[in-house]
Amino acid sequence: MEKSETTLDLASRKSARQLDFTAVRGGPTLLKLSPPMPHSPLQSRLPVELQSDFQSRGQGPWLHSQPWWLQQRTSQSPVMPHLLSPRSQLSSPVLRLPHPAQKLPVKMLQVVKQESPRSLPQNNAGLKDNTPKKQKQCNCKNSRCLKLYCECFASGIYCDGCNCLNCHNNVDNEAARQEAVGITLERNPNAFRPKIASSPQKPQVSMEEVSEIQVIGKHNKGCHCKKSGCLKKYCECFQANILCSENCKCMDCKNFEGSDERREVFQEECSLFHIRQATNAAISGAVGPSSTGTHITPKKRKIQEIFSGKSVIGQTVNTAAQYQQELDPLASSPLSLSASFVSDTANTRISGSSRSTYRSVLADVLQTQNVKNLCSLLVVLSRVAAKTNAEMREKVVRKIETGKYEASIASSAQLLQDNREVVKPVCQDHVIIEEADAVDIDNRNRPLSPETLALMCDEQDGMFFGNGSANGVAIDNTNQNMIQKSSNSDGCTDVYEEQERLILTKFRDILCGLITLGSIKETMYSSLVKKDVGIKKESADNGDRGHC
DNA sequence: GAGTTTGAAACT
DNA sequence: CAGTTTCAAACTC
Repeated sequence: MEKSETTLDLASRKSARQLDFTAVRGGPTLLKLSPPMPHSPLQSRLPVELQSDFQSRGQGPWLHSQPWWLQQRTSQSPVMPHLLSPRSQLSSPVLRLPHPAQKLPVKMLQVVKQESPRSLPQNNAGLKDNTPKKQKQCNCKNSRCLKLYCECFASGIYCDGCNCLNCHNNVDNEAARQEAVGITLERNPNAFRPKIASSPQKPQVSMEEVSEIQVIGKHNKGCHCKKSGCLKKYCECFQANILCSENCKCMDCKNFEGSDERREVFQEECSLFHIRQATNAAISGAVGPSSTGTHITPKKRKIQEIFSGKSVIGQTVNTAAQYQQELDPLASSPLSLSASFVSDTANTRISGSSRSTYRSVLADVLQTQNVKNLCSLLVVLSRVAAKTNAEMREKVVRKIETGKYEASIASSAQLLQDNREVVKPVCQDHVIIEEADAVDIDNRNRPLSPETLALMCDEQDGMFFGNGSANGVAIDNTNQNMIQKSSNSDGCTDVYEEQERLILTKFRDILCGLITLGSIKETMYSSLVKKDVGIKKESADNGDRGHC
């Protein structure tokens, strides 16, 4: 029989425990772990109704900017009933809340289980704000997910979609799980409480203030690291992005204010983060979402180190914020081209435990107008393509009729080539749509591909053009006619294919150009930063302990 | 993906 | 409470 099973069996023989998640040393009123915080980063990320919950209850959040063990969760990760409501607690055969007055704030508990960095790559599909993120998935094998080894259990949530074996942290094993909770609490009443005692943080944090966030908070128990220097994620303090404190009993600690090693680690993270962001943005725009989700694995890290020159100074971004930003769908969605590349304000978002600002290397290259123009260009291009390809098709038909089919292939290629000369690159200042528009477009009654129609529908929605007729592209009833005709068309798939090929080819070319521009800028930036690093190191050696 | 290292949790 | 073992995440190859 397993040892853990023995434990549980023994426990089961005990009388029903009084489960009291609040029954810590300070007594039952310690739901408030910390003084009320007027506005925490987490709060700012909550839906409005939850933010008001924060305020109306006047309770300091016990969920702070900390790793997975802070019991954040999503709607996809069910919270254990006893954590959710006294009612369910009372229904438990084993565990009961000691006092009805200790009603837990249900909404407060229904927050996202914050992923450990390792889990983040799986979360790129997560959407911003109210859209649930994928929860951390544990890989427990021997603990049955009923011990604190298990991240899910420690977070107070059921396993959901985890890779664990013999999992008992689920509804089906509620009794066993409740017992385990009781045993765990008996051993350590604070077992399910946050490990990090947080301090009030400023609601608005500028880049200059980010480094301060890293030192806010203290590990309640402290770490006991021996070999990691507290600069790896083995260290709970480091993972929580806080400095080691007097609570820690670590050896050879390098996670303290003013530590050169620590600064280097963060500088490296800064560098990698910015480069990865830029690369992701470019790639996601060029090849679509399939290439997103690029969490830095060690191998990738090596590649990026080579690429980056390994050090970038200028802005300190705490790792939690970095990872959180990686999740940001805007940075990886191809539809977010304008938002992620163009607007500086759009790039400043509350993320993770703090705010950080990412400025794309293309920020000065691409303007909003460029993106609008690109969209217009693609629409116009589709029209041109529809026209020329229809002509091509007619020619093919004719030549087939005259037995000269083979000659038409070359002709088709030439036509295609001609099409490609029609437009200019989008990045040459503002794309001259007029030129493309000047092409005699008498093909408005020709059917368009569904993709093209979708593009034009977007235009009509005013998504890009506001009034619908900006930039010289008139959106009129003609499009409606086209849509109608298209739906009634007899399926000119070859025309569609050629249209799409043309458009996608052009789009690819444009994106390649952008990537090139970004790379150039990044290279320039890196070389500048290298110089800066040298200067900063010199000043650091002279006693300047400033952060990047 | 397998193997190793690490440190928290669990146990004695 | 200190020492040891177990465990799963972090990390390396």
